[in-house]
Amino acid sequence: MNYLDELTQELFTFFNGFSSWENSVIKTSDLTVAEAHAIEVLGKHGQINMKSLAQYLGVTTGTTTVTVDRLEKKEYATRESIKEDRRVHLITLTEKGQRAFAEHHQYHYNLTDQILAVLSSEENEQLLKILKKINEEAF
Amino acid sequence: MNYLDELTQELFTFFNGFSSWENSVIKTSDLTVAEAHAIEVLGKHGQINMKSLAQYLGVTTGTTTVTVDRLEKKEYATRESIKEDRRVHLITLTEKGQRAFAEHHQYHYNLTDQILAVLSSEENEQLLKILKKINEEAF
DNA sequence: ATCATATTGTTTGATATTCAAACTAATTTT
DNA sequence: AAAATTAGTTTGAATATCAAACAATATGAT
Repeated sequence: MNYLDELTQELFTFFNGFSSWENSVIKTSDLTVAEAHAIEVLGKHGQINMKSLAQYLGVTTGTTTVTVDRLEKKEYATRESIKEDRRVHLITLTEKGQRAFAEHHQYHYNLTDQILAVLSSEENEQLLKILKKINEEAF
Repeated sequence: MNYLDELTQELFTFFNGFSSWENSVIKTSDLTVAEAHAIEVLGKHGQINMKSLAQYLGVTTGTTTVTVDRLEKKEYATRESIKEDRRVHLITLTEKGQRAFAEHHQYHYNLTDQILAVLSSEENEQLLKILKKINEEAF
């Protein structure tokens, strides 16, 4: 097996491991995958409108309408209109939504911890540096 | 921002970048995400039965039945029964299925290339070593 | 050998996800 | 003021998914 092969395999094994870890974390909560992703975006970016939310999630606004409907019903978020432009609805996390975000974030920390635990401190630094590079330049 | 924070953020940015890259690649094909994942597993592991396929995909056998139905209809895969155990159906990629797998695999190589391009050869080696460790021990 | 148990895979009924296209209401451009 | 654009919702359709019930087959215990 050559170098490119090997790295490709490890990259996708890593990605799949991450994926199934995420899904299993979400399954322990009251949220569906779509809802959890929306909460992540809202927690990170604060109040945003439907269109931005759709763009961050990589779906259509129609899809986002449905997702936010559910989040409102479950009391994780609310729509608020603004007087500047009456077409726009800002989505805001409720108290409950913010708690869910914080909790999910804690899971992320836990996974990072788990990863750090198997690496030397030198490797930790290398990993951070490499990820920064890739995130800035490769995608 | 502390170290743990920073690494967590980079890890999830990386994961999300990977995710949306994957989805956009799949969207250019004739396949849905579920179908593409099934083809990936079948291409990697060869002939397997429904239960193994479901386990690799992390879904129930009911879900897998539907996915394989669709793959058969689109002529990417076939079910074959074996005489040793008449309950078991082995799923096999057709010629067309193998071509789809090879094509998808090529995309993976391309992404790896893209990632390698922004790293020094020293960093490449560090990344491979680190990913191997994480994949073996952290998940 | 026979009966109970376990296993493989399918079906069913329900909910969730997603999109494209049509639509409404509001804003901006001409 | 009319036309064009924009934000968001609704609708109709296909896909995804699960849990539970089910059918067919295989295995184990007595």
